Amino acid sequence: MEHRIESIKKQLHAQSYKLTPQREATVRVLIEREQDHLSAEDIYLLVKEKAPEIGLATVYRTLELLSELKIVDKINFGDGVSRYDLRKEGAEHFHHHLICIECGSVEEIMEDLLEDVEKVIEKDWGFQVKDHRLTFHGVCRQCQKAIVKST
Amino acid sequence: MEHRIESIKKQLHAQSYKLTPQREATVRVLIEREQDHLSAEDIYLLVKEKAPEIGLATVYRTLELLSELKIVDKINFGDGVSRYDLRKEGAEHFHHHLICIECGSVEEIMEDLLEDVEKVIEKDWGFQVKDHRLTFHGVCRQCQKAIVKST
DNA sequence: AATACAAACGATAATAATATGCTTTTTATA
DNA sequence: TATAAAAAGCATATTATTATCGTTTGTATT
Repeated sequence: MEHRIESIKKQLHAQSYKLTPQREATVRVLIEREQDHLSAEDIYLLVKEKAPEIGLATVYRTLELLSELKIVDKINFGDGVSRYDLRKEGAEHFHHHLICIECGSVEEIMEDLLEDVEKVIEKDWGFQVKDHRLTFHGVCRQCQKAIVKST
Repeated sequence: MEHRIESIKKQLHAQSYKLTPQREATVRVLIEREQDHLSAEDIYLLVKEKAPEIGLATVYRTLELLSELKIVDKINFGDGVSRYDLRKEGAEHFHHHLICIECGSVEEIMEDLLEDVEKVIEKDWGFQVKDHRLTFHGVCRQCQKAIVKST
């Protein structure tokens, strides 16, 4: 944890931004809840527990900044709110998501499954890939079981 | 064109929805501008040319309905507005997009490049894939040339 | 330590996209 | 054609996000 905070601090300093207490509190929430896909509002409420005086605008500004620096990825699952997802340290690409259409759960996949596909894109379309977004919609393991049982 | 309208009409009727004149006008715009990725507002303005009395709420409701029936796909490129993209007839999966980070152009890829990846997901994660969203961010052919020239 | 300056903050107003409630109109069917 | 249900239209509410503004904080310099 402390190590990651340090690392993020360095990334900010490299662009001459500071890791203020508010920003640090926000980053801590993101690290603690790394598995989740929190909205700005969610994050705001959680940060408030640590730093009650923080304002919503600051959280938005911080997330925007972290997003620009590619420390977090801003994602959209189509429910009208942006969600923020911490990048793995040193990860070059955005990770993938499995969204269950039954229960709404979101699972993360860290492996990069797209290497071959990206080669095809570069070769056949002449498109130089910098990043990607990949989401699968379907039925998770648990819901598959539940469906079998209920029928 | 007429054939596709007919086909969509059938799909609506199958779920006991009607193809009203407003809905038809909306669908016609979507067919005509199939290559584009129009926002609800864009669509509203275009439909108004055909059917000036239509209301914005109706367009939203129609798009929502078409989206539920998988006739259109609602996509989000991260610019704060939802965009609507007609599915190819009989297409099981959503097509892919190449977004250029230089010029903002959006290119569509109809081929399904994810068959192998989906097999891995089903096998290794036990996740039953129903659909996917895949977007690549990078530099398109034109912008690559432009960059080379300018340096 | 006092001063000056810029960065960042918190509260709140503004904006924009989308959703909703209510009334009227249209449509399919008897 | 009468009728009931579905959908449209309009106005307005809601919600997420962004912008504004006056204040505070931290840092550098004297």
